[in-house]
Amino acid sequence: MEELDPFDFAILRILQENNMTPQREIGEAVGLSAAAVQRRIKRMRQSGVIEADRSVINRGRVGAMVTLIVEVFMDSEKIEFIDHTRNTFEIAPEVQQCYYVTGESDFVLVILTESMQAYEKLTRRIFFSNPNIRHFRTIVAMDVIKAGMTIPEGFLKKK
Amino acid sequence: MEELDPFDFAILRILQENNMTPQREIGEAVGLSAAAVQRRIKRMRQSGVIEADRSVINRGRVGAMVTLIVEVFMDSEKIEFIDHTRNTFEIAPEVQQCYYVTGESDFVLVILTESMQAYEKLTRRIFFSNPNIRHFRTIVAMDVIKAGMTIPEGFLKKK
DNA sequence: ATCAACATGAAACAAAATTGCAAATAAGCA
DNA sequence: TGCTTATTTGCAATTTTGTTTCATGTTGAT
Repeated sequence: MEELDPFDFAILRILQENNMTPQREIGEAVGLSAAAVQRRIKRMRQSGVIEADRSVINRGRVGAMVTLIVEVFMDSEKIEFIDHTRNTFEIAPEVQQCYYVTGESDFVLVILTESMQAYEKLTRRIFFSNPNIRHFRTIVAMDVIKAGMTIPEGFLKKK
Repeated sequence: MEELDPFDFAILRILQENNMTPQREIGEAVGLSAAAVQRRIKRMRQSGVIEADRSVINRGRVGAMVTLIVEVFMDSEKIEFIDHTRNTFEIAPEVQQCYYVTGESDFVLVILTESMQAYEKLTRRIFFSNPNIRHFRTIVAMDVIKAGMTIPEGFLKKK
């Protein structure tokens, strides 16, 4: 668990916008040589600061999709039930995001399916088949205004 | 708005997992030459099928953060108010995701802040200052089990 | 002051991306 | 069906980018 200095943060800010930026260009932007940039990036990938490098695909262009936000209410708060349920969500590819939350509900999910019918089938598989789920509340997204995983600029500053 | 063939889908499946995969390797995997792969990728970037290429940064490693899910209830459903509010959310860097939804509420947001105090300040800026927001319900995430934007495998198949 | 550990830039090197071109394939159209 | 015109492909050459090497410089501890 090493430390990140302002150079690292500057590099991260660029990479989370566009990880295809040439190292030479990054170097100019942050004030380092390309070689130094390359070493820092390598280190951050190995240490896990950079988790992955991905292309972001435009949903609308690869077929119609339904985005759903689901609030899940558990019956019991017993750890083993929670853990099992969490694992169910983690495995399902349709579950894009899963948050373990406080308050009335226990989980909030963001789900992506091809159709409402597909969602209906999914609910049977991951909700109705689980006796520890008391109930769940589905919110249908009509439009995805914004969807990203980027960390706000201000976070990537000094420590 | 061109069409995607099975080769394109196969390439997309690889790129959304790891966009640093060499084109030669992609070519071997999908059964094309590296040059052909390169042209297809270029086309998909230009046409917007591939929206962006980003590094994914590990939240925990760049400082403590609070993830919040917020349900927003509007007073009026008038288009101009909705549009204005939507724009507010779109601009705010702390708002990672914004969904326009059906049902009791009108928007669901996923927000990332440095602290609860920072969130409190944010609410004043984007919620309380907006007279068309009747109220909002905040869910605090204790743990992010899973968070991605990748499109499930099955979606990237034939058309 | 000396030493050790480490980060740096410049240059050499390796690997990958990109382009030019001829051949193969697919798509209209008579 | 046969012909023509678009595309798309693979290969090889070229260019760009990423990676490693190495000598130098900096920092901090003894």
